[in-house]
Amino acid sequence: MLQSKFFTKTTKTVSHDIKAVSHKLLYQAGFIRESAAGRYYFLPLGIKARDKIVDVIEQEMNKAGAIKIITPVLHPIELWKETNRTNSVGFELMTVKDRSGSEFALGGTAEEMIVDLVRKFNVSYKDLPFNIYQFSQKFRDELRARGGLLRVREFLMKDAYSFHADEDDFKKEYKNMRNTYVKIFKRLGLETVMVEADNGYIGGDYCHEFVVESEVGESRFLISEDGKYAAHEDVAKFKKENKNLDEKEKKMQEVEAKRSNTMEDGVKLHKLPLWRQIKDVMFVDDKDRFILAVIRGDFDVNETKLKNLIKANNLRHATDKEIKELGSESGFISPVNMNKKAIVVADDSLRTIKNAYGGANKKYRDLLNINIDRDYKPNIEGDIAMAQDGFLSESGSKLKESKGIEVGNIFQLGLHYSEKMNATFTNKNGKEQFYYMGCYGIGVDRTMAAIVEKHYDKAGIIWPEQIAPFKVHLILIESRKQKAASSAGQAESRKKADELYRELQNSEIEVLYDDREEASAGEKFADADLIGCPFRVVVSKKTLANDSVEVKKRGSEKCELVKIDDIAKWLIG
RNA sequence: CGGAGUGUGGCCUAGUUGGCUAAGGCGCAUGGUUUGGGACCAUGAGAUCCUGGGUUCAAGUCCCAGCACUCCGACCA
Repeated sequence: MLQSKFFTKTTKTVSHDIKAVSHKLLYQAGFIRESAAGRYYFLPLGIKARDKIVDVIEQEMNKAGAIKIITPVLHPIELWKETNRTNSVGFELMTVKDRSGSEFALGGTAEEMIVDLVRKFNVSYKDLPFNIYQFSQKFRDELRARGGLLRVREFLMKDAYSFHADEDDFKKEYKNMRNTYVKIFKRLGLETVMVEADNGYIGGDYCHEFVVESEVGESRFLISEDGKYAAHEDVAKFKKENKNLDEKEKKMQEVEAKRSNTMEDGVKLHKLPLWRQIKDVMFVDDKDRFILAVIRGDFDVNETKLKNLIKANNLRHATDKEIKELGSESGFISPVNMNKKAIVVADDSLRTIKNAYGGANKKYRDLLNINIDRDYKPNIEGDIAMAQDGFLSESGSKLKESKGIEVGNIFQLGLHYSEKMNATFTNKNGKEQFYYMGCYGIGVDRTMAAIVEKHYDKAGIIWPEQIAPFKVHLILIESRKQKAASSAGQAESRKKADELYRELQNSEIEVLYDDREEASAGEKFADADLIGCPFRVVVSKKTLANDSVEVKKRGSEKCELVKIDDIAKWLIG
């Protein structure tokens, strides 16, 4: 490709608003340009790099036995109604109507479409299993786009869906996809951590995220020092050690408690440890039920765990007014005698302490020596605690909190969709049976951003060779004055560079040729560093004096002279 | 959706207590000097100062409303 033919340019200045390195560099080097918030143009270089990523993913998916298809972007809204996701989906569904009034959702994920496709065929157990995938533009009406390609409202996604007769067979594919993902990201120059995560609106029982550790990432996860456990903070489990179970249960008593609403003030007032206090948080779910979450004072409530435990789609904090109407008092809530007014959900950490203290459902009144079962009975009990840095994993290894970019995930869907959409195959006994399913996604645009976040220096991007838009950035340096001279010398430079450009192309080497007449040498070098192709090849009077070109690998300081006749071979080798 | 902020040629910015023809750099065009790290000189084009309303003799500047964007949070992958 000739650089003189690009209508796009690199830019020196970047707005202060652009914070993420990948955003800054992809913008500056002319890979992407924003249209509206979270919607990007991919420019000549950008689409080239993205296509490379797509190629790698496609190759590995094919090797893994998956089959590529494509679905329409507009999904009949009826399909989303079948699974009730018009209500439950986390991202706001964007819908459009055609002139006859038919309503469609702009696809944000495609489980319904794929299941609908599969059930159009009369599939028998003999056809199973299979895994179908696609690359398609996804639309998610995110509340807030950010960080360039890190979080967008429109993006290319590889999504795969597998169909199985039973769980055992599915598990094989889950493992297969997991290994495939490791290979894919490795080829893309990314080291990933696989963490347990919440299925969210996708449904199913479990899933794993592939995360690239990075400060700009939005996925918070915990990883144990022994490396055996990694989980998103939404689902991370940890060890809740027994505190004072050997204590005798004392008589509960109500005392005056002139204190503010904070936990710290409770500690100060009663001169008792934080872990002995009961933390009470009142929520309202999407069915307008009051949910009282109670937990040991040194832990925080994990709303995702809570939501999953009580099977709610949504939670919000109750207002002070609502708490009053329940006969309690914000800051002084207690699970004692609350069962009739709210669903009391207790974290199992409350089984690790005795003689706890906390509010008395009255202002400035506290209860001492509260004991579970004796003084209050939870309606639901389970793990609703948020893991934190420094806590111990269940096997006793220290947990470290980290942040990362979620580039892909794999989901167990089980019978979730096949049951809701009545999608069945005929089993060996000739009976209809629901599919056991999984799905597997990779955000291509975000992956591209993650690669840049991991591969850059002061001067610009350093693309891994697999996904560089071009392998070679060929640069011609010439003097106009000498070029004008009819004798040998600089005119020769352009001729030689043109020839070399053709030769490299004929050798199937992808080359970006900076043939611009007006750009200075410095400008060309700066652009080459910024764009970040793996090899920079310079043709100038100086190099031609030795019948050579100068080669420099991006990211290294060393330059090397290579005979111009040998350079094509050199680059292939 | 809550909080904060921003909106000025293609890009990055300046613009004072409201005051003359809206300033600079980058980029672009033309000519010239240059050519191994974003070089220099000259000339030139390019602005509904986000939109609408208001206050005022006078608004880029103050007020109101809207829109867009950014950041924090919430939400979400």
